[in-house]
Amino acid sequence: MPADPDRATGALYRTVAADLREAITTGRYGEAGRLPAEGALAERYGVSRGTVRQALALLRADGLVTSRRGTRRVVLGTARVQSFSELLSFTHWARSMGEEPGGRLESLVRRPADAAECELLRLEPGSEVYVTLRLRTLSGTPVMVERTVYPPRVGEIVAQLPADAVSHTEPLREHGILFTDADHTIDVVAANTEDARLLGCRRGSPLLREKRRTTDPTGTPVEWSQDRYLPGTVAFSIHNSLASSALSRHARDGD
Amino acid sequence: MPADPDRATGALYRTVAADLREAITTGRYGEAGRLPAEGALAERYGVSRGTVRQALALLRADGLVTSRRGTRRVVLGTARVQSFSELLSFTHWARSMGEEPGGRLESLVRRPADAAECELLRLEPGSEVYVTLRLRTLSGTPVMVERTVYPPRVGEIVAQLPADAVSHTEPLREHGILFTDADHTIDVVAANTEDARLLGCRRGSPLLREKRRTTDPTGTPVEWSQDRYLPGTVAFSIHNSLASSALSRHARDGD
DNA sequence: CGGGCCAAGTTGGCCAGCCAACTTTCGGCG
DNA sequence: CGCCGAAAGTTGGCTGGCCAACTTGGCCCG
Repeated sequence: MPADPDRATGALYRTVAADLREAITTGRYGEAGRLPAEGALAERYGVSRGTVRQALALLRADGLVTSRRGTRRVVLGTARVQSFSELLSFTHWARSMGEEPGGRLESLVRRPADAAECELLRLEPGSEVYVTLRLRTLSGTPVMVERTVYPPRVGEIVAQLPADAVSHTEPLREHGILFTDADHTIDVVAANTEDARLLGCRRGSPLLREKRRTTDPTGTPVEWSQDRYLPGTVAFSIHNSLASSALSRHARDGD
Repeated sequence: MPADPDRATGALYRTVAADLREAITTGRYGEAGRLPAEGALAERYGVSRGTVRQALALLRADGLVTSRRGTRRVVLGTARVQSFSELLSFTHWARSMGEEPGGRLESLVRRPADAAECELLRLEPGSEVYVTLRLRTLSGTPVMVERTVYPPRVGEIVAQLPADAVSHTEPLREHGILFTDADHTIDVVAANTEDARLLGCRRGSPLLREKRRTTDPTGTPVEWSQDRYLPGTVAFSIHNSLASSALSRHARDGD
């Protein structure tokens, strides 16, 4: 697997972006160095300036370079940024870090969706949903409890997976269920009795919670999940810039 | 104040984006409705298709619409997304939500930077830094402890602000210190004695921690901050999509 | 020596056009 | 009636060009 989000497709600007990203992260332009001008890059890669600008927009969004009118782009950092798929899939993420992910299905039930679930998954009132509870591990040690609600179309596939399936998103992709957009909310929550039992912590001890709603390319919700991480195992990292930002801080409005 | 990130500048595509955003959030195209074709929008606004595409890229980055080859864009959600400035400045954020922000400076010291701080703020070893400790409140109740390290250029200005200054970023902006790029890391931490005293919680109780490193347009670090929030007061919200993502999940590598 | 002005370099923004890839629709055909 | 293929509609990608806004550095002048 290429593990390079840019190189995957045949688009020219992604190839250029991948090449520049590699050059930057290996320090070819220095820690706070300046990139060549857009025109020079266009000539080097044999593409138009517009294509170079598309490539640079990707790097800017990742926080790798600045971009300011009148002066050349400056390298902001050489940190490696995970790709989208690594964020969506615990399995994919863990593997990309060299850790061995594991997952044990604790329960899977089919039941009528409540009002909130209908709203989130955009289902008719009274529709059924599939609810899974999974304990996720890294190299054998429990780190996260995952409670996921699937709409019927997706749940039917999940229900047929073996209980010890490490990844759920990969088999889903093979069935044509794609994950392309996600909204995440991150906060702190106290462990309930079930969390405590599964994660081996005390009831009431703090957990990092990620709520996630995922949609496919058509905008149809395919997943609604609540993940609860043991403190000290993971942190979430975001870059944003004036140019474009997708992160916001919310006042709590309940669960 | 316009409170609209798009409308601020004179760029055409931002005007178009602002108009479309407003139309979407007020439900003009429905909850999962389809947007007009790019060409139709171009004609409506009297701009080229390229400009419309720039506008739509902004909305896509905010998670408002999908975008897929072959079919019209679909409205993903009508949620209001905060702007970048609301994320960077506690004061600005609080005000945008109708809450009254407050801040009390607990201490401000000047001292030599340690190795980690030199690295983060890109300073010469042995440089001095300004360190502030502030208690931030919403409508009078404490919600966050903010520990910020400033490089000399910025700290000198901060040091001259009155102790009861609500906002630090606004006076800094007036002095020509701009905040344009930030990297955030979010995790959970236990309250230390000082946290507990200021926030009125028990020592060891969980806090939501945001570590933030901010740079100006030239890529020069201007701030390194650790904010610790009382649980239940704020949550962080992120949108990402396959097209472009700036969020990642990290394994913890210490502080 | 310092300050201000000017020119070169660079990115932001916008336009017009072209083709490819993909989705949806619709009509014909078995 | 259902399936399949063609056609229309739509977005993705790329080119080439133009001008404006801005930064930088050097030159000139006081």
